[in-house]
Amino acid sequence: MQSVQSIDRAFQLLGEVADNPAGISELSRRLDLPTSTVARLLSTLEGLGAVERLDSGTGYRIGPSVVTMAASIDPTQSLLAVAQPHLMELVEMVAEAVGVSIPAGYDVHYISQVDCANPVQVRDWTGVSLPMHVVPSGMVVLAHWPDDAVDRYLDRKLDRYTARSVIRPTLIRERLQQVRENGVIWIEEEFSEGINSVAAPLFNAAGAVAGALHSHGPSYRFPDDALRDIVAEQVRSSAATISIALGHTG
Amino acid sequence: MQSVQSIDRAFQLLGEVADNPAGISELSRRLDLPTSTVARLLSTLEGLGAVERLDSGTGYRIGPSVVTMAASIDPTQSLLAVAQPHLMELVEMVAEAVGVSIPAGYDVHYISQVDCANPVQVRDWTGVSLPMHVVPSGMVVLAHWPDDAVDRYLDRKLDRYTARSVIRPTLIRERLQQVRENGVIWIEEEFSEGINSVAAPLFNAAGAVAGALHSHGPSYRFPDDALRDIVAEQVRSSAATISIALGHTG
DNA sequence: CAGGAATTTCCCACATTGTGGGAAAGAGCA
DNA sequence: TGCTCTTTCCCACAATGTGGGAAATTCCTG
Repeated sequence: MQSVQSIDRAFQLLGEVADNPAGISELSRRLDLPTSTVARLLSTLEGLGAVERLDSGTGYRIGPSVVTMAASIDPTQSLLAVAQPHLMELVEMVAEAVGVSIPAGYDVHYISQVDCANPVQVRDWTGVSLPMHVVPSGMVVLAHWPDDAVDRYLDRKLDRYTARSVIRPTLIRERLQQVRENGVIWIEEEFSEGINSVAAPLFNAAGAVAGALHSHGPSYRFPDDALRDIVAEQVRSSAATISIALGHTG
Repeated sequence: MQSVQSIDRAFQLLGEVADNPAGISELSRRLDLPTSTVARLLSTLEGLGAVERLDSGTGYRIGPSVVTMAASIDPTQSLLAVAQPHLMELVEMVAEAVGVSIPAGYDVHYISQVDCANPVQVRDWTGVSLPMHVVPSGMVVLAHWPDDAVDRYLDRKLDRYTARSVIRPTLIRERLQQVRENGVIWIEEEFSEGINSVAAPLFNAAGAVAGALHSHGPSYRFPDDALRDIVAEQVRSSAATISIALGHTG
């Protein structure tokens, strides 16, 4: 499969520039290409709006046309639509309410919930936002943020919601590491007495966290000790399926 | 300024594909290029992850690498940082609390507020989410959504918050039209008795609404009749300045 | 403010590279 | 099965992109 050299190089450039903005000669060094070639490619890309000059005058960064094209995949709009059928399926399997949330600033925002058949169940949290460190959906989002963003998050006063809330930065960091390893996290009565929940991250096509999938129920029956790992695995694998449907390839 | 033909064409293709996904021969017709050329370009772009095949097998859409590159401009992360100094400035000018919000599902989520000097003032709404149709920040976001997204929003039960809340879809649509014309909107005691507020939209580099800038105060003193239009204009122009700082060029 | 280094822009001869016509292979449909 | 539409493959040709180098510009630094 032949591929077009100039386009290949143009995207190498875009990749570099996205990583960190730089000028012609630095890029030519990084990619080991003649400066004249880099200059020509960049000027073409600039004409197309794929890169633009930094305000400081020297150096290029990713331009608006790339952002526009990326927006055609509109992740937040499609997230709900994509997830819906999987929620229905998951709620059958775990027999507790399941829902989806998205990051919004330093909170997660619950955008959808599918209830289970049981008359005793957790209220519908749709529309509510909660700090990331007290809910599993937030923790899985936080776990996939860049380090400096996590630093900023933890470098604020963290609210305690119940006696069991974990608010010590070091402890939270340890848990985030576990989340990264396990792909799912249980949180028990740390946000509200009487509620336990489990969540797994949803990834978009770019490989970033687009939100979280969770299931929660009254703590007296959820999770059933025998089913604890099974439920976690079901949530994790549903989340993975939704991620793939969102274009996630990792 | 010479520009590289193949790259030029590659981006024409990306533009078309972003607009609406299609296969080789349709794209070759749209752009009036030989199919073999289009095939070669697309296969190069596919190898780079800039486009990917639709699940249906035939046709291409924008791929993950474009989204990744676009993410390097991370609008939501930078929004707060960019807006902060302008908030400080605006709060001096209007002498009431000002804040920033971002869309989150069908709500707007307040992510920042700067208070004014006056001891009597509106509480800090940071961290709260509210339905778009009862707050001006929400209305300006809604006003710049695609039509079908607005349809979906209005095609649900819309909550009333005060006697003055507008919840009739037709009336809301009219107001949205006004927002598009004026660039700002006042909302008076429709979310909470005693609070009036005004908001203007914030646009990102892609030209999409990234959030909203608002100012709100107690209704007995805000807005001062004589200053009503001036305040609106200050909010509007601050929002425009922030948008430009975010890379908005429109 | 001059002198020097680094960076960007411009030019041009060369042949590598992309081009596009056309044919072959594959899909979809009645 | 035969027809049409789409995708893939092949190849001769030269148009197009390439990169060396030099001029122009910007950026430091003494």
